[in-house]
Amino acid sequence: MDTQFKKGIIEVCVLSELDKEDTYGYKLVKNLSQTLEVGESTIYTMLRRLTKDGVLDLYEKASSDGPTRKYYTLTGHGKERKINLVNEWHSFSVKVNKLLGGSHE
Amino acid sequence: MDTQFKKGIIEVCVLSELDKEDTYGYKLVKNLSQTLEVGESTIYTMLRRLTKDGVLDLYEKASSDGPTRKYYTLTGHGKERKINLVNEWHSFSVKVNKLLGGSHE
DNA sequence: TGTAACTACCTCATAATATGAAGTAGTGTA
DNA sequence: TACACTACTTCATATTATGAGGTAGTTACA
Repeated sequence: MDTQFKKGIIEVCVLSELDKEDTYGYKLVKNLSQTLEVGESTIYTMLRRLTKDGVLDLYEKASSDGPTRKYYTLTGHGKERKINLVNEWHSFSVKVNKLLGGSHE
Repeated sequence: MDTQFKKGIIEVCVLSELDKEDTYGYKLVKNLSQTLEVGESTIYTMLRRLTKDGVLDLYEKASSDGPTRKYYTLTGHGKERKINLVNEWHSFSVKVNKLLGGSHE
């Protein structure tokens, strides 16, 4: 399991969203923040980090609703990483459930 | 969802183990480190923090296999916290799976 | 014209904390 | 004596989630 995984669950979700379609930070914030209770800055910070790490690429696109948007897209490396992280998430959650399941709830 | 939750999955597992029976750090390390890939220092640090926070109590007990062991037990506050965190874990993992499920894997 | 609301992104400072490395000690065994 | 295992600790570091606050473009409306 990736060392950063426990903190990286948000990352899996971001990558998974971007695997469905290219999108921009503000929309990711809207989509993910309610479900995962993540703040704006967390998402934007992550997008910049992932771009710097070669997981994401970005391009700008004007919007009629407001300022120009920065669209993010998965690089090859990013797609690979997304697949790996999703797999890790699955096995991780199974392990945790197994551990918790043994408890007398 | 608890703010620290994403980093706190290890904590749920520790609390869950201690809910089954009082035990000591070294044994928790042995039990959890393989499954969750956590280091010694992470567990020990966490046990001290949780004790300081009133989630755990501890008592010492001599061992014939080595140095005296520090046994940890859940306080009332700890049992409450354990129940809450387990519930949060369940709803959290459901949410994540729902998000990831929409992806074309 | 002004202003409020929404869209869209950014900077900065901070608090947590997971983790590795390395150390101290007790016990058993070859 | 030397090693291996048990058991816990200290310390320094890197990562990062998050909040607060700021900049700007667009639309609606009075």
